[in-house]
Amino acid sequence: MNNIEIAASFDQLADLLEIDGANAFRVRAYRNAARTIEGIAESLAGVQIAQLTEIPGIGDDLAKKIVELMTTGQLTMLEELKAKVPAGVVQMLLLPGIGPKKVAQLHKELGITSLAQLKQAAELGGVASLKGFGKKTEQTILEGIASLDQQGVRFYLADVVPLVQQIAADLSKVPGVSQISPAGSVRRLKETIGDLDLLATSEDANLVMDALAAHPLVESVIARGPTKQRVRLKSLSNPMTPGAQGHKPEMDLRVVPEKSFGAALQYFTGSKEHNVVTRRLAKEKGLMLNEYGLNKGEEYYLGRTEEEIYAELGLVFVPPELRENREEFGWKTSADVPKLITEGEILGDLHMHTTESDGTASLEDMIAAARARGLKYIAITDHSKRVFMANGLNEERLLKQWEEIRRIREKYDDIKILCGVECDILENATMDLSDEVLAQADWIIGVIHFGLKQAPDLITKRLLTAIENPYVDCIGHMTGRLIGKRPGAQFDVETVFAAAKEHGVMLEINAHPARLDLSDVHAAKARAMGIPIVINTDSHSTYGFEMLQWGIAQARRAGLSAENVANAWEFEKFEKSLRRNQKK
DNA sequence: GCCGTTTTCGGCCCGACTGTTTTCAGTCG
Repeated sequence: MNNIEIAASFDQLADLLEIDGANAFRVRAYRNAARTIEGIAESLAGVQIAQLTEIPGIGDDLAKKIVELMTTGQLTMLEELKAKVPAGVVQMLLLPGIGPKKVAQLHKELGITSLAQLKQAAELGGVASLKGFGKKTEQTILEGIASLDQQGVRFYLADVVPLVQQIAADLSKVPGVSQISPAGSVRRLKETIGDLDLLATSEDANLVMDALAAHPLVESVIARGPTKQRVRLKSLSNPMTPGAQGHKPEMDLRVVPEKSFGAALQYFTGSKEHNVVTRRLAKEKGLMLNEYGLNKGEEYYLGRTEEEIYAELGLVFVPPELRENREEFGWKTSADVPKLITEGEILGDLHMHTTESDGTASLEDMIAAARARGLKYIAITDHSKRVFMANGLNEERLLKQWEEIRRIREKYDDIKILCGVECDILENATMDLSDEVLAQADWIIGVIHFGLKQAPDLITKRLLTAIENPYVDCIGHMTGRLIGKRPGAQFDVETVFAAAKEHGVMLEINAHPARLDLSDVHAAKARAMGIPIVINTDSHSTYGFEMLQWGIAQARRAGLSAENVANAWEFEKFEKSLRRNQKK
């Protein structure tokens, strides 16, 4: 059982306990532990109880439960609760506006054990008669069930950022609006986004809310109070997020007075886990932090900017991307804060395709686009032969392509062009191209496209084969975490990363929004181990370089700075750092 | 269930909005 599965078990346990009426803080302990375990890159398999309790939020009890899960693959307490609370009851938690208390009530008083039964009861009007329920709640339930297949969509960051930016730009022109900013997970640059947050300061909240309600991207208003409005946007016209076609993102707009902008921005940016700590720290200092400011007693004290709040709490300013209650509260001075990589620092792109395999632009066009983008070096990395559907190159075609690259690159003195290949690591743990050919390249990315479902020890073995091959410079497509139920290959991260470190092999963050291959947690681990990362666009067209921003977002969330990112280095330094050149 | 230069017990972040209510519980973020 891996860490993600442990976290899922604890989340499941928390759901069940909640419906069972357990102490809310006990439930929170399980949820906190789940978040913590998710964020740990090292496998907890085989870790002793004494070490587990060193993890914040894990005490004796949870440590024992982790060991039980690791050794037996299940948890007695979880099985007992599952027997007590039917799965259909837990599903009711997915209904908006229906929480554990109401679910428990429906289960106990009406004996409902499935969504189907609930639908039937609501249609017959049996739900409205319960105490605390009414006609409106019944309607909410029916609407919730009707749209349940629309629930749970998390959009790629790349799908929603343009929407938020457009709406923010338009609302900034509304009279009385002085400041406006995206908040929430969009501002933290999370790879997937549940719903959107927008914060504004204005003399007249009603004007801003009216403008949002009338915005062309907005379909309907879900709720509206004096300071807060929730709207449903129109569905995305052409989403990259799989399964998002027809789904409608929701957006919260919050309007606060100007003196509260920093406090509100801090609060609505989150994460929730980060905020719980900032509020606790405020309390320890005899202050109270809410979205209106840092208060002394009942009195507003400050809150115009985030900076003054962090300073007053005795904290260094934490970049939004790193507000996850991981390490940020341990930073003492600004020197402890990673100087996060920016798009402008990227000098090279080491993964792109041409019409020779499945790209849509020629070699010359890709070079022109890279130069226009200001890149100082690039690698042409078409597919190897095994990827036949992408017209992958065999040895003969590849050598011919490199010959052409060597001829063409003489023309340019403002950009270095490397002869590369995205070489598949086959199911039988051999490379798709012969060593003789690989030896002639300037840059090789080893990737797995086939047999992703092999057992973890086999995937590990394949990755090690590539890492131990003297000509492979980088491993790409590594810990793919595609949205939905399509996990990437499973392998022993500890072993593979250690081997990459030992052999001087780099790891790739693929900037394509649909396959941010190195998760932020794993990229952070690579950083801690001193393994260089490259952030590549995997461009298949001359427009592909625009995707770099999403790779940068991922890298920032992993706390990477230019020194961790090999393609942010000057070409000479980058070239010298390749292990194929270190031996010379 | 976790945690401790206030503590091994008694805390655990805080507020908006809704619907069902006559003062608030539940849900959500």
